Amino acid sequence: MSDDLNSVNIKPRYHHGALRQALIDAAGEVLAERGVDGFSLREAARRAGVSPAAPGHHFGDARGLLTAVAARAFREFGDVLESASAQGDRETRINAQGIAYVRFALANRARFDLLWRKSLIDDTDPDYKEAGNRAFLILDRAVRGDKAINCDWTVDMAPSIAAWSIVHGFARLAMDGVFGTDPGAAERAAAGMLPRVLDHLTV
Amino acid sequence: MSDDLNSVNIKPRYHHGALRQALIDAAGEVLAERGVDGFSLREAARRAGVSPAAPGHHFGDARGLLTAVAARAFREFGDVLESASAQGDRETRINAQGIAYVRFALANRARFDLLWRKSLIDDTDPDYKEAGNRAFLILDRAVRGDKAINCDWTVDMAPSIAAWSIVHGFARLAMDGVFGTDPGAAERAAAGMLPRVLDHLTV
DNA sequence: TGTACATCAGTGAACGCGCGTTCACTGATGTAC
DNA sequence: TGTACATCAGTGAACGCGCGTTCACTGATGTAC
Repeated sequence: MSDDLNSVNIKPRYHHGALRQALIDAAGEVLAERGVDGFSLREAARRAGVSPAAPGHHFGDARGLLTAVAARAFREFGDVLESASAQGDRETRINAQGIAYVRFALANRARFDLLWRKSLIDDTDPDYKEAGNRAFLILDRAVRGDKAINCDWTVDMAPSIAAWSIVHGFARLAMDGVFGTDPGAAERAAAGMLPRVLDHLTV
Repeated sequence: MSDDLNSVNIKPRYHHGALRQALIDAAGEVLAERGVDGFSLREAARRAGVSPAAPGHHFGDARGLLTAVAARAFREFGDVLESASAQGDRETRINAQGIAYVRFALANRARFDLLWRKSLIDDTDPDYKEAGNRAFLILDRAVRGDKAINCDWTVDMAPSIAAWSIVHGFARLAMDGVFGTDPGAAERAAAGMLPRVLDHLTV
């Protein structure tokens, strides 16, 4: 009876309706469970309940799907950084943003990893580029205030690059199991050590 | 004639004699050319002039070979860090070591990448662990002097972790093309920006 | 010094795997008249 | 309002690929007597 209802409700339609987004979500799941190296286009299609050829219509090929996943992850990442630095004085905002940076990386390991795997994505994609630039601009603005305008990588940016490097490096080391490989070790290290580590950064 | 000489000199012997090391070298070449994601055991065997089954006798499986490659890379890395901080006062040594860290990463991208790809190697391998611990101990000693004894990840280590994070983060960002993807962009960014970035670290 | 034999270090063919992509196709949708 | 038809968004079988590993095997080495 509830079976009947369900089978009516979830009856597969030939046209999915929102397959593009469903595939991006499914790919995110696969990444979360299997890591970037374990990702497969077929598995993402399977989870979206669709044939292995279907993703091709929306993304061209596997790289296209992963690029879309990375672009979306960068947008979410930017949002997180932005709201972390919404209030407080400069130092407070920088620290809060650094902590948010590491937390996002640890809570979204595979997708965070994917952001930097340029061999797997199309890093000329406008969406991906725009989302990435925005995330860095948010970081740059927290550090340099209104001097932050675009990414021309001059020495003026040194304070921002320093802040970025230290949180990015800490995040990677934690993700990669340097502070322990048991579940939660990375999070504990971040909670216990990260604030002390950030004390050594002066921007 | 020189052909004859060569064919005598390089006549393949049934027993290679130093296949273990030859495979580690060949694997390093494959990594350098194709990146970690493009590595293949068969290709490494091909380059060592040996059948695809041969590596199994020395390393068990592909993971075993990659673990040996990583252990050796960590040893070389430790050597580089050690000799970079051989002389000068504390600040000089820390800076020199940081620069050496980034240079090694950029000059050995794929092998450096492999060091942290725990899904591809056996991170319980004693050789790998020992080489990795040694490298960090060298870094820790440059920062904390004789207080550096082992890796128990207490808050006392915060200065070393901060230094490690900032150079590791900068190296990764540069490797991953953040400062440009044209050949040499990463090296230029490191040369131009890294010293300024390290100015913002106080340990 | 010679010989028998165990052990070591390789061969190369074969297996099975899951993958990304292609292909001819079809069901559903939307639009022009 | 109804109908013809182009276009869109899927199917699912098939292809070819290179991979890591297994397998029975063999050539070379070294050791005991």
